[in-house]
Amino acid sequence: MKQITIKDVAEAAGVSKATASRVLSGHPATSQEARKAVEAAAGRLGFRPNAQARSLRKTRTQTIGLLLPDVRNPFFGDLAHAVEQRARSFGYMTLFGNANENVEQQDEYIDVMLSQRVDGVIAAPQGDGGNLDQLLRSGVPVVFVDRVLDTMEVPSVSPDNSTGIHDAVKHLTARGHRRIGYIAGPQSTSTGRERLRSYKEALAATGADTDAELIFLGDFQAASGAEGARTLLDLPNPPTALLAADSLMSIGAVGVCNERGIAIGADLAFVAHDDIDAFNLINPPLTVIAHDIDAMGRLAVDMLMSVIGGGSPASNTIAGRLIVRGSTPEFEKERQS
Amino acid sequence: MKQITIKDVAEAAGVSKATASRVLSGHPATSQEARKAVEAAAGRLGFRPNAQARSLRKTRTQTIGLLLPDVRNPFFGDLAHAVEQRARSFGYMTLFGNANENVEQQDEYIDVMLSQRVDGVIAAPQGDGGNLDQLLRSGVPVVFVDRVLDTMEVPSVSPDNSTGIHDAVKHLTARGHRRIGYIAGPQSTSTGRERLRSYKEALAATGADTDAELIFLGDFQAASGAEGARTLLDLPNPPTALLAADSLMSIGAVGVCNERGIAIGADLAFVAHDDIDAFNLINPPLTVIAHDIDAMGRLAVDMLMSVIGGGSPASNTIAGRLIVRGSTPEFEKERQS
DNA sequence: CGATTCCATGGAATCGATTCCACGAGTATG
DNA sequence: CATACTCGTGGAATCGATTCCATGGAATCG
Repeated sequence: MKQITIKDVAEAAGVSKATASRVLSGHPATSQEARKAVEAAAGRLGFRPNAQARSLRKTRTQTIGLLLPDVRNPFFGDLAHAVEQRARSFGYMTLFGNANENVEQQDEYIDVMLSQRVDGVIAAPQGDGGNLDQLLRSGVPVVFVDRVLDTMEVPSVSPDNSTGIHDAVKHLTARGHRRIGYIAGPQSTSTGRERLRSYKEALAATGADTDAELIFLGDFQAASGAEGARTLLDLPNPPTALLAADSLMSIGAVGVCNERGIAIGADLAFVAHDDIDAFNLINPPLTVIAHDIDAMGRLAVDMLMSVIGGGSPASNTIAGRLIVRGSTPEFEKERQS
Repeated sequence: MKQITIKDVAEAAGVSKATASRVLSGHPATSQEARKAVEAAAGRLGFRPNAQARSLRKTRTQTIGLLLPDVRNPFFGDLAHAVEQRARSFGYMTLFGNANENVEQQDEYIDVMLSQRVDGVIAAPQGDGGNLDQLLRSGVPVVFVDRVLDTMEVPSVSPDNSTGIHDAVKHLTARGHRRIGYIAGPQSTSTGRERLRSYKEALAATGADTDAELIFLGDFQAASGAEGARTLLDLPNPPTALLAADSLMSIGAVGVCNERGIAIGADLAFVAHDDIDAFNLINPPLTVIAHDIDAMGRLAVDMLMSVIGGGSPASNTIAGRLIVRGSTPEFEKERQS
């Protein structure tokens, strides 16, 4: 199957390659007839410009890279969707890289993206060093999303990891909870670290119990949420409320409660992160700390466009807010005695 | 920021561009010294070959396109992950295109993928005609996944849309259900059509009620699942069991039951499609019709590699099996009276 | 020992689109 | 009426890597 090139179009239209190119890329200096002839020929032949050749000559590829830890995580799925739609509206393609929560795969994708000469990268980075350094030193515009690296000065859009958690802890203590278990995210990510810090601060501020055993360190995956729930519920003096640092771990933790016949909203209060569709499944509905994921994605793209255009946008945080639902009722003191 | 090219590497190593290229692409006819010098220079300079230039000269891009209706659908999220990981193992990048359940966006992405000269495309197509025709006529290897188009002769890997549904209906009737509501997928997709047909066949085979009003046509999105549940439950003679054609519509439908205080597994039997993680949230656990999504993704990639290699693999179906859990208990006849 | 093969190598062509430059025709200006 | 200017156009250079082809030196064979 021979690909048709601009040369074929030019010949069919009876003009030169240069003129054909000018018509097809909307250059103003073209005559009415040339335009008509070339457009007709291109349509008739089904001409489709070779993006490789074009990108080689121009230095732009109209492509951005999006580097995420895992698309199967609903949070990142939604984020990917938001980024992709926004990028599309700017005429950019999105090249997804799924690091699979794995630094080596992340390095590999950074490599590919640099080779593909993407015009910019939006990344939720994990670890530091490796090819991440090279990416930043390469001069390719980069915006971090959801997670940041303290060691690197890069514009970012990240969730507010403080307000929501403070509000959640305040809410729980106001309802009589003193033992609030926390299923934390990995401490190798800024989001994991900040949320854990906020939880500790909030405990201190409200006077709730601060035993170290109330904290379980997970990895943002469902299995670790399940393990966390088991560990915390098996404590000699178990928590009466659980707070989980992301949606997948919440899914795992709720699954364990279901297995054990622990009724969320009655036997145990539960606060999750992220207000994802799937939480519709649970009854009573979950109290969550929600961030506007769509806004995060859009903002990340807008900032990247600004960087590509030579700007240096300031970093942003996306507000987190507590949405109180049925999973965090009043705690009945008498259960303890 | 000047990009370093193979010319720079060649000069630094004291050899010609041709030799440098040979060393870097592992051509056998290279001397020990040349190899050492070039590799050292490439490493020192941090050389990263320009993928555009390479693809232009070779005719291969080592990239496949993956065209899906919506990554936010857990089914397609899992599928995307499976495809991407498998493609990676063959040394291929995956270019995602999110059609957003929208034929125009699908057309746009087909356009981009053809321009990018992807080596092959894996697609879950919607509608027919449009650029889909052009894609197939272009000679680019294509494999359909999850959905097929009858009008087009293309290797595909699709779920078995019959066995699981027959088993589910048999299971429900055996437990005393005669009125089984069905929330169908869009009839513009083969999966939607086949599952509806299987449902009708199964009703006929088991002697369950076959009122047309027991069928609600949804669109594979959560909102339509909710609407379907409302419509069916509001019937004068409502179903005692619900069957939904995908996971998102199940999420929507279950949400409505929760709102209305209808206890799934007690007041209403429920069978969902796809055994996704998020279903852990619900208690009692859902009876589902499950397909091995990972296997589907892997197989699609393997078949595409075969087509790229000049083969013409036969189409495959992935078995669907009923996994019985707590959401489909015995139906208590006396409730009806 | 002369003829042939083999191998590493560099120069040049190549992939397909864009763009610089030069040119001629037509129009406006002094 | 001559000069300057604009405008559409085609030829040729260009982007960066790969690959064909020719070359010279070393190795092999009769």
